[in-house]
Amino acid sequence: MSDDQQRTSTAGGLEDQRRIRADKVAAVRAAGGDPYPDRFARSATSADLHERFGALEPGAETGVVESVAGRVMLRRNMGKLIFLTVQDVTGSLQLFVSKADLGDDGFAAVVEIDLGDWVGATGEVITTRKGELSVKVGSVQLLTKALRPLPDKWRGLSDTDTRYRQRYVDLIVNEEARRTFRVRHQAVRSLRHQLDEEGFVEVETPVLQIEAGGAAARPFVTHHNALDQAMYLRIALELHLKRLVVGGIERVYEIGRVFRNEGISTRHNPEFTMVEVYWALANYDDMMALTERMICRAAQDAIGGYVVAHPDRPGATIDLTPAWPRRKITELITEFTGETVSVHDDVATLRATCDRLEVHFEHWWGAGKLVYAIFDKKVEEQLGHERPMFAYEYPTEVSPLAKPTPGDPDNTDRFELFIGGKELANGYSELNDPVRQRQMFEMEVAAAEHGDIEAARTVDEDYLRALEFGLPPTGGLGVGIDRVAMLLSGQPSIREVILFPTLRPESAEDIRRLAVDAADADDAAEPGEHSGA
RNA sequence: GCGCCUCUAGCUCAAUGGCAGAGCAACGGACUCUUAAUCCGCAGGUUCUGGGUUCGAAUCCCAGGGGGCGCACCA
Repeated sequence: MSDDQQRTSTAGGLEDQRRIRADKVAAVRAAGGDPYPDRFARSATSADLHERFGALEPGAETGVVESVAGRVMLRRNMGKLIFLTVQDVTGSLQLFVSKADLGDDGFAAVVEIDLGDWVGATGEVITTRKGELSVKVGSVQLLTKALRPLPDKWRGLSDTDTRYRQRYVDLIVNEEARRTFRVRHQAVRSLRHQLDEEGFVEVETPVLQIEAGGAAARPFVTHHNALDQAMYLRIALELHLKRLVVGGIERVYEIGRVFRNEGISTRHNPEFTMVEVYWALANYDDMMALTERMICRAAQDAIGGYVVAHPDRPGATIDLTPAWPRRKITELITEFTGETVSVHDDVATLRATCDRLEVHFEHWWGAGKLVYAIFDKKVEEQLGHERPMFAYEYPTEVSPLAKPTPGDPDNTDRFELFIGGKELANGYSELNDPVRQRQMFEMEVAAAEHGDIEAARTVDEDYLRALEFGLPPTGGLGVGIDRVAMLLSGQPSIREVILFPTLRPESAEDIRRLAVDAADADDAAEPGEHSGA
């Protein structure tokens, strides 16, 4: 490519910095060393040492020798003395490097260390005259050479595109990013512990499915070559987990990735993580209580309290202290819109209400979809800003897998949980009447034929067969893990709690553009034997 | 899909139609107690891409691309 010839010199630029670092790799090899050694016997982490020796007086000498390792984040050269700040997974620690201790050769090797390199060091644990806990280095070893420079040591990396595409760099330099994913991990672990303690069994069900059911969403489509079969990535966990309750696993859950072929926003990623829980002999009332237990414990375990920052309202907080209020959706519609509605109203009346409220509707919608549309567009975003809110009694028409409310077949025993205007959970008493379930599936197929692109296009015959063997009374629940992580970490965007969010692809050519290849390293090791490109 | 905003050195940001700059990082040097070390010096640019307007464009206009936010979509 002629690009190389046209490109002007970049001394001090990225290309130059990487060439200089590649030269150092070659120099280490030329001296018989290994810039990428096999392992390092670390005896203590940064946190270990801060915990054991955090209270020492300035100028203390402990006589304790430890081996530490980490990435070099800061360097302060003082002539014959060098301070390195190294970061490991537990925190940061200072290395005190003296030419008098290391000798000329050892000290010269430390001079070659760059920001971003991984190093291992062994020496006495001391504090400096200013009182900083340090390892007074007796020997130091390069563990991995970094060829690319780190972002600004003080300002870090703030460009969101780069932060998401190069999450590894974000995690190196941004403590906030590390904290967010620690909170997420603790929340997930907590949910799992709570369910395990209550006797729930964790399972894994298929991601690749012949028909994607259990929610209203457009699936991703793929193809299995050997079976010559179109397959779909799952949009929910529900139908397989209820099959397992039929099989006698009375308390079952799965934490899993689901995929929906929809738009991307601060609250939506095409692949996201749900936990779904099914509990035989329980109903939606029990599931609301379980939801509360799970999220409250996650808050305690992840952030140590019930008060969280409101993600979208600076300065405001949300109090998760139980018990959370429970309200019927029709009551909430009246409270927030002033309109009185019911699924028992005729369609014309409800359409007129939608018109007054400027809620869009389609001609094939029945009373249930119209009521739900009003709730969805006008009420949901206003719920849960001070305390979480359970909304319940959802129309049957929008709840094809939920059990009808006793004495009111047009409504179901279903609830959703709202916190900060966002839906975090959805649950119900499960529909276990196979005849009625078949009717609901057939209505969905009809809706699909009317043009509802998210309705199931086929009847899931195997699921109906399972129901015919008898699904006991069962309560079900789905919780959006990403949104729980957003809530507990205080992050306003789902991309901040997903390590590698979905983005448009980056050109591989751009990434590779300045890659250091073997020829560069050879040139550096044996200058003069190659003519250069 | 639509609207608004945004893209300048490896990173963080200036330059509002008139010489493309700073800090950090890099490079050369001084320094045995620093804490974003300090000090001296030096270098680094496809101003996202392609057109256009203009004596002159990072800046204005058009088209395209990346990103952000909002809307739409999202039981």
